[in-house]
Amino acid sequence: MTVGVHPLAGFDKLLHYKVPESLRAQIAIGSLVRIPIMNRLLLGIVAEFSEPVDFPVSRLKPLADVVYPFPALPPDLLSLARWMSSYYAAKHDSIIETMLPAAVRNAANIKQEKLLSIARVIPADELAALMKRAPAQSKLYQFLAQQFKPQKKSLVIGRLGATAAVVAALVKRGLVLEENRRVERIAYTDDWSTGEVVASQPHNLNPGQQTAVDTIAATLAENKFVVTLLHGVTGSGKTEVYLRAMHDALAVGGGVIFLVPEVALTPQTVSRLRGRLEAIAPGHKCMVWHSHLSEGERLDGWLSLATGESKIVVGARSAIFAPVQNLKLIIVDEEHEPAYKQDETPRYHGRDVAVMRAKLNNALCLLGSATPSLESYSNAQAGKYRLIGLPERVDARKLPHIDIVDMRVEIVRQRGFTSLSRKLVDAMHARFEKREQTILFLNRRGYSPSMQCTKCGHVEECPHCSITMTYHRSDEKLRCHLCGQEAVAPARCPACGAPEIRWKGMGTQRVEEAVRRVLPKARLERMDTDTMSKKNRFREILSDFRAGKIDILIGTQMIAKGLDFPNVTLVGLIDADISMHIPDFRANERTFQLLVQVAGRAGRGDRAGEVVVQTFTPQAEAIQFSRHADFEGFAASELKMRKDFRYPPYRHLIHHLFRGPSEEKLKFFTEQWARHVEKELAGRVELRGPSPSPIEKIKDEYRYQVWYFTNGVTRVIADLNALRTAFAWPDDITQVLDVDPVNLT
DNA sequence: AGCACGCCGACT
DNA sequence: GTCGGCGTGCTC
Repeated sequence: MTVGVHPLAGFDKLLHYKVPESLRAQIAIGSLVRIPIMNRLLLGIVAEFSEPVDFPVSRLKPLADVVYPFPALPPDLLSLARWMSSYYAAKHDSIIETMLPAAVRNAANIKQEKLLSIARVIPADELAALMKRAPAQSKLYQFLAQQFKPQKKSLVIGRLGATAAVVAALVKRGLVLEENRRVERIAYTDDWSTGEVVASQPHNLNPGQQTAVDTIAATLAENKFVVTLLHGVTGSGKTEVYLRAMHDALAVGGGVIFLVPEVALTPQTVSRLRGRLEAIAPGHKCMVWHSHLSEGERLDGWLSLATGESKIVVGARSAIFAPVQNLKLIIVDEEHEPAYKQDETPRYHGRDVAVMRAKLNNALCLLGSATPSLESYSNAQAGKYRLIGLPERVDARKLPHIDIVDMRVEIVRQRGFTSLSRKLVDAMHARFEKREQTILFLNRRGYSPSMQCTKCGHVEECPHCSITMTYHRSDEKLRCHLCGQEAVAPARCPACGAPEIRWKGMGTQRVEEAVRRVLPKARLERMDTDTMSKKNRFREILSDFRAGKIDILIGTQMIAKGLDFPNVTLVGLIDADISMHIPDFRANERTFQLLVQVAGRAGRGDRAGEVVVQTFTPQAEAIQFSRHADFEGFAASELKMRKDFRYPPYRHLIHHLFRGPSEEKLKFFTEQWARHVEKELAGRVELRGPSPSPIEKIKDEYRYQVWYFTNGVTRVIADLNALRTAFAWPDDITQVLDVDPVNLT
């Protein structure tokens, strides 16, 4: 019998081995095995029972060992690995290494330690003779003779300055005994159970929850692959829905993976979940999985799942690779969270991998969010995912009132440029009189100066990359930071011809000045990287603000970080659309999450807060907010209506990034993607002309980026020359493409 | 990844 | 003449 094995050695090749008779009973597809490669032993995963095609069977080496008597990678994970390596263009063995926790691999490696003890007591004259002939051996022997119990070989050698040869000679003489012992480990006790004991009686479901629970139960009963997007507003009780779904899956003997963003994985969350789970599905031990576990904990958790002892795992991104058996349900909570993306190779998206793993298992993938990601929402709209809404809040809190102010109108009304709208100024006055507080939020993440027309809102974009051109004052030019395209900065708006084109992005100082003018008596404080140079300033300002010593707080991103100010009833978002013009859609997502958080907090007791959003692109803001905050007036259907999305946030970035200038990477990329591209994208790729600037001018980290956008018009942006060479594409491919990477049609 | 093989420069 | 640089290629 011969098997094909993927060595975990850093190279991507299937090697074949003979299976010794003694190991046949234990071996299966997915087994973790020890294999001889050159003159060392490495780990490998059995991929198939097969014979090599271009290698004589007679020269095959035998497998050294089977590490676990069960498959370390069950068939679904092996298929998933195959899919991931083609989808994410990563090496197969790097994927397998990601899937197998280091703890599991290490445990397999430290399997044994060698112990030394004396074999027999030798008479004094023999010892004297030995001393004369082999002093090193005699020294070692005498050392061992003094010990009460066997000593570690490594320790003995280290202590006496001996070598392995000395030990070998002694063993050969029959004076010393060498034995192997399995290294014992301390069993896994996780401290996640020590948290608070939580109410475990079943909650009463509201009608919305009940409907969701019923729908999901019915879906689970179908026993087929379905992705369901649970779109529940903040506080709508999604967790309870998850719990019922978990109960249903467990009840039929299924396994469950529950993914949460790393930050959400606190002892409180876990113990609360466990408490409820214990009540709802007694007798199931819930494993916790995240990056801060010790090796031992991880190994125990992994073993427990791999052997089928446990059926549930709660964890961060990498828990999607947990060896859960008979997987019936995968829950991805806060599916929009960027934390699901792995920022190192292999770069994968935990949510997408979850969808694929569900597909391979004919399982239900439940994506939950109050603010779904664009890609999931779009998939739901396209009918690929089922959509369940939870529109009611359990606690019936009021959503903030949101005003969107069109700054183009504002500028006309106020006869000139202004940073504060009438609406916002009035609202600030009102708060000040009531001794309530205001936060002015200036969105400057990823800020780079660009040009925007104050008449029509037009922003200059790169004709090749559809990314906002960056304004360089030094030579009065607009440049695309992706491909290097250059253009002279226009004096008039290229879209409407108006001369009122301006540099976007005003600083916090400017806003501060404006506020001082309209509210000279208010106490205000500015918080940004400039003023926060001193260490304690940050805390100082926040505590002053909380104590009511400050009326208006102006700041960037940093003020929105997990802070709760009960007396803040107004939030103003100045230049809310800055983030719309930066190329990274992740940054946009995050920004809008932040804005919604801020907005959600702007209230007091039962009174809804007020949020004023100032923008030059009101339609765009409205759609973003409708998606994120569910406020009236901008139904989700608007998203469907607008086919001509012009702004980066609507670009639905499906694919991942290739970073780094390595030629090897490019080579690999081209090889992997040649097949993929031919199959899926052939003839439907839009590439406009060769890269307009020499490749040297493009920042290294952008060189091999490949971006897929589906906003109705999708394109591949890459190192055009490389792609052209690799795929022999003609110079002027101009076609529309719609990528469906998970193949859910 | 490791590790060998191999083919060119500066030295006991 | 040898030691050693790291480019290339293989590992069943």
